[in-house]
Amino acid sequence: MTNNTPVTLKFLAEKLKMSVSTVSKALNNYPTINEYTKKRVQEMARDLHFTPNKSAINLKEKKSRIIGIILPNLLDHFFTRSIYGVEQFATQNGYNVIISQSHDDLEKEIQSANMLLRSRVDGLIVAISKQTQDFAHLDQFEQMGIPVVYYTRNPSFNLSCHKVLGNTFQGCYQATKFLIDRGHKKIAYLGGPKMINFTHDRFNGYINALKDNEVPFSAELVAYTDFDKENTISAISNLFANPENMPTALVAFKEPILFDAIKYLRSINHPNFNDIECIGFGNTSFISYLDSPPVASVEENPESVGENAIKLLLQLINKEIDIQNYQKVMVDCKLIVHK
Amino acid sequence: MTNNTPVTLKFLAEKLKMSVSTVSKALNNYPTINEYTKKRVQEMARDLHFTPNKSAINLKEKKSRIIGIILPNLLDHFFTRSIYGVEQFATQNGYNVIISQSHDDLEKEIQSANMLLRSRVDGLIVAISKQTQDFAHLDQFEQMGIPVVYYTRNPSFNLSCHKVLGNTFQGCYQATKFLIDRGHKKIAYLGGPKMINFTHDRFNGYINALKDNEVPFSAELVAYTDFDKENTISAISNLFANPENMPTALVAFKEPILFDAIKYLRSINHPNFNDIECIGFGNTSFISYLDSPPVASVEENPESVGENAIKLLLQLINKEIDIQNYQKVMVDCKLIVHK
DNA sequence: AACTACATTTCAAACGTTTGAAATAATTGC
DNA sequence: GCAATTATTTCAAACGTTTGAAATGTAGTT
Repeated sequence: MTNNTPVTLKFLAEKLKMSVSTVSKALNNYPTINEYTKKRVQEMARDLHFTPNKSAINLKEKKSRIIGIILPNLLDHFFTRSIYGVEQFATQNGYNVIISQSHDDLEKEIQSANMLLRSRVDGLIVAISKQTQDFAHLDQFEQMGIPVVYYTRNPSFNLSCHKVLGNTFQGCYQATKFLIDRGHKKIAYLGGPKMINFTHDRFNGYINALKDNEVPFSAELVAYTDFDKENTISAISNLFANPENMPTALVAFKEPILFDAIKYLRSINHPNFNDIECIGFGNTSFISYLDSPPVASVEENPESVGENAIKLLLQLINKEIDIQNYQKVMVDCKLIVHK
Repeated sequence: MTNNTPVTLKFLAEKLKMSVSTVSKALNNYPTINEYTKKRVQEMARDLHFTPNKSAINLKEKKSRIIGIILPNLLDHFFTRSIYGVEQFATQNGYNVIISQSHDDLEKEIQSANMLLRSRVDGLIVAISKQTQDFAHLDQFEQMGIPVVYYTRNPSFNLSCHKVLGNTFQGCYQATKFLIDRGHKKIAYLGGPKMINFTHDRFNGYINALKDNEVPFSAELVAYTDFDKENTISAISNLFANPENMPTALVAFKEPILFDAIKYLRSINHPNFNDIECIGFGNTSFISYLDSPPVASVEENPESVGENAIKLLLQLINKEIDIQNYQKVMVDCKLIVHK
């Protein structure tokens, strides 16, 4: 029972023996249209399953009511959870969302950007790929008057863009403070790749918490990893190498590397293993299945990051904020204590 | 430096003092257009950052080159991995993908469907929500000649639709056979919600493996859970209640419930705990962090499921397969042995 | 009967693109 | 030098919608 003549306004108009404009206005509930006419049109539209053609509307209205999102991937729960926040608020405001993954590949990111540009999205939310150094493909949007909000991963050096970020300094400060309050004096810090802009902020949070609480800092207790498992293991074994300066606690950049670290310490039967208390960024649901779970997690509130990004973007789209008046929004982290 | 006159074909035509059609044809590399003219047009288009308006093209061409995907959520790695398969093959063939989450809510699923219909997607891939009983919102697509492929979650009773499914029977058969080959005689089966159409297939895989290998079946060794943690615990404690009929192995419907089961058995210090070998569907990356990991996982190959879905959909779109000639594609699972 | 006032409907252009047909320009053959 | 051919460009309609302006219809007033 496939229908071949598409049900358009024109088609409805012919059926009802009235003009296309009357049909259009009736469906859009114009006050100048007679109530009885409206009823007839709306019934016919319903019965014939009239579905307005979004392309035609976009063309006419010069807007798409679509928000584009570009992010590295959908396997990281941070991103999928952030999408939830975006979607929620976007649909409430009559916008739809197109998600595009860059897979941390610049070429793919450029393709995604061009696709979204051709689709004339009304705004863009983007977490850049690890490779992104040049921003021409993203700058195009602002040049066409389409606002862009960078979230989480952003061009840190560039002040001339809108940003929504997790307050990773505050998160790391809080985590460190928590461990200090539990009596730890030797708190190790396992950082992420130095290229990622968060790495410094988190380290500063750590340092500042130590300082504010008069816990001496030791460079020996700081190491970095690039997320690679072997790299993590060598970093962690350095941290726990000196018996004179043995950490009793650990703050890690992200939970997966923390899990690698815990696993390693356990595998070598580290003598102090059972006394070490750990915290990582993430708050993965799998924590409940671990036998030696972290003592707490820094919850980055991805939904809230997403929500703040879309809220800012909608304000920019609606010109409640000038597109050149660059905003920076920080979303606080929350410490989740597991035991 | 925001540009206010949009760069359209008309704008380029005026700049170049030629007609809109020449510009259009030059950009689309028509053979009737003079080479030098093409060069001039293409250069101008590049310099002025001309970006064709997809809405206008869609309207003219009566197709969008967009594939819609509706799925329950993006937090389940099965779905995000399947998207990867879809996206990969779709972009290779010049299609873009719009993803929409139903959050297992019928109302949201209907909204998503209508949105995608208005966007005139060229095809739809859908994993239905748990609530979906009525399919009017999805049947609309076929009525408009837009092909729909159901994947994974599908209307099991309905033969008149295209389906791509994991071969869950084969997966469960293989898992059970593996345990039998390792010498187990008492293999428990922890099934998922009975409403989900896979539940039966998996159970049949289990039963048939037992039968084919002459291992006696015992109804006491079968229990079901609806994914709820308490429900899982009560199921698992039933399975491991009778000392006369104590399982030495367990096949579970999905890894999260398997993890709940393992955790419970460990927490009660079950005497046989260290001898129990388990297998679940999923192959989560977190397995490597567990202290008592499953002996193997049934990998459902989500990427391949996604790839098969998009391949079928493109064949339907290109009318290589008649839309009424309903297809059913099964994707085999693969047993991943962990130790 | 003529005029005003209002309610309702229709006209017509526009959005940015594509494309077959028609028009024009350039080249060739004689 | 002119018709015939071929190369190149332009015309014009179409896709499905929206919307201000214009047209039409209907009642009410004098």
